[in-house]
Amino acid sequence: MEVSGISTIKDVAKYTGLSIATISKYINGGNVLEENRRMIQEAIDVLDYRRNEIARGLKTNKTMTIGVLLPSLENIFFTSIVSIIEGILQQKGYGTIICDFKEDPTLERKKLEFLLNKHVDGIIMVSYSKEKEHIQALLDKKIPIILLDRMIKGLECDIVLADNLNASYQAVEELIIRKHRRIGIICGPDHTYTAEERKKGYVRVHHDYDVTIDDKLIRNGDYTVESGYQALVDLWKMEHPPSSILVTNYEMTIGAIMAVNDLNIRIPDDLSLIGFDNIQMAKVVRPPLSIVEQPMKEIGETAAKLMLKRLNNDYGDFPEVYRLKTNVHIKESVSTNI
Amino acid sequence: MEVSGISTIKDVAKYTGLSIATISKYINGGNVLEENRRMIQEAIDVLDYRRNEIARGLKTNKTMTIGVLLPSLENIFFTSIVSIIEGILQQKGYGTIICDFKEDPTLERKKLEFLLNKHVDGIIMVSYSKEKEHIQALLDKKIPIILLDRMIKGLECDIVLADNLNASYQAVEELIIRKHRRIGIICGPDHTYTAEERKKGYVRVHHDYDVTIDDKLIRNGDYTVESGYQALVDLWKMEHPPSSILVTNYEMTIGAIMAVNDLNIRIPDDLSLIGFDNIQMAKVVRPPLSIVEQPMKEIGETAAKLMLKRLNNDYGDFPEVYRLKTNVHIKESVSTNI
DNA sequence: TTGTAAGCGTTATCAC
DNA sequence: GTGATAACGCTTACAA
Repeated sequence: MEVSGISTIKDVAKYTGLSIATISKYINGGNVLEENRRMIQEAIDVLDYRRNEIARGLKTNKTMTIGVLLPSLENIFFTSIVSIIEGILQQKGYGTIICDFKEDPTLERKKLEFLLNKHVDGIIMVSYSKEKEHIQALLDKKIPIILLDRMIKGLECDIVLADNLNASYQAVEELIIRKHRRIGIICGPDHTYTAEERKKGYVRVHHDYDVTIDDKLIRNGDYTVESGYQALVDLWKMEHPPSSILVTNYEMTIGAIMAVNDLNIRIPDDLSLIGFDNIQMAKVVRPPLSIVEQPMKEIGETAAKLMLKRLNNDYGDFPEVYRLKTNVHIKESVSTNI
Repeated sequence: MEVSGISTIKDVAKYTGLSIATISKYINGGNVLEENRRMIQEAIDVLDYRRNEIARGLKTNKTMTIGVLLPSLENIFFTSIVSIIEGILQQKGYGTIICDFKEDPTLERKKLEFLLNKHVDGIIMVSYSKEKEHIQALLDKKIPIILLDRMIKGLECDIVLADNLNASYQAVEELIIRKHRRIGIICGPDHTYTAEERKKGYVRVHHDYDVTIDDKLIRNGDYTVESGYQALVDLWKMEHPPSSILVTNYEMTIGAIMAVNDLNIRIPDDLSLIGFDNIQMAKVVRPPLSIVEQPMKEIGETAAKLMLKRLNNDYGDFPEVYRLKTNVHIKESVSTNI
């Protein structure tokens, strides 16, 4: 017997001669006579019946889907996190609906709206928006939201992110330990959470080691390849260029390396360099690049598990803030300053 | 008036004093008295009503979601494609449920099953499986499937992929034109569609230019970084090493570059090198790496539009096969052989 | 253990 | 133009 189309409980009921309720009970693990058990299972196999989660959701008021809203799907930092999240949620029966807002706050709003219309059971998101109202509105509606990667001031919300401040603190510390005293930093745009945190770390470690800061060594990029390139050129062309530079995201790191190549700067003889985020790339450039590595896997795991907890209606410790530790890998691109 | 929870048509009906049917009609663009129009819209705004797509799907037998099943979310080639697909589908109201099978054929089956249980309206997938039965089963059920990146022999299915054969043909052609006669190639695993196609291109262009092939110059990796590294080392340690090498995917390209660095091979003086897929990385290594670039954007666009067409029940020209052209970017990593 | 029937939020078909 | 009402596939009391 072959099937056309998709079969329902009704079909299984017809096939077995039992009632819909009995089939439903069997499916949900209830007690059914051994004989009926066999018949039902046979019917299910033959008809290739699969429970319609949609109809089920109508009853249970769940869609068994989680929305994941990201600035970009072309950024390995985010997609690695999604990969982990998807795997964990899937094991619990949740589908992951992905939305990429192309780093455009307007699109962010639109896609958030879209996810709501899809009635996702929860949302995990990286927000670029400075406002908090739209997110607060969701919290008020008791829709579980988990923020990733950046904080929004004054918003009481679960959040999972890297310890950005100590990430740059430790990276710069490695440079200071190696006798560097003029340390450049290529920051992200002002008023951006991660950028501000990373700058704070730079400042704090200077204070802790009692090293004077030359403000001219602090450059703002905008997290793009081009801005990283330009910032490195600017730093290099200074009257007193730095002996080492920390670049604070992946794209700008790429730009900085391109500039280093174009300017024929010898790493680490002329300049020590520490980049951000992409371990794989760090291995292929020469000499091997020192890198600040964010704990993508841990971020994803933590976020997924926290989401599961909230879905389970466990709001203990709300809001929870996980600030996960980064790793600094010092490679040959950093030398001791003479 | 503030809302708690989520409101339904019923709530809007109560608020306005009209019937559910009328509200539904308004929502779906039917004719309603101007006065009622206003009232209803007001109610919708106040109550923040949004149509429950789940309930709607129960009626229309659509979930307005598309499953995207991929080998990996840590591969920029795939995620760039997803980014495009998601954008296009979203504009038409479709959510994109993503599944990453971690390059594990068992997981592939499981997650495909998962997507079916979620009753997605269509599936776009990159399959690693050699069997075709499970996909054929879906086609029989009239669930739109679009295959990406690789063909499955003997399966009548819509498919969108890069012209892998001519990709390697053209890359090797560039080397032959530059007087290279011993050209190494680091292939993917045998019996893998893309790998076989890329090898065919290598062979064909040799024939077309009447260049003898030394089988020892053809190495099989398994598309991992490590295998790329090892294959390059092996090629280099040959009695008569090649004067140029084509590496046929991104991961192996990374491995090859690492080997080049470790062996202190001068590019392009000692060896000309062409890699695959990641344009951004090609810019940061030194000298700039020549690259075969696959048309990710076009692949995503084509797949999404074809899916939309099938969802629209337009099965004209089924099955359609799009074999999209790649680009070879020759940079300083390739020199003319002396 | 099994079956009946109500209800989840929509849409669609009828009367009115 | 509007409003009952049945139906979509499922879960879940409750009755048998």
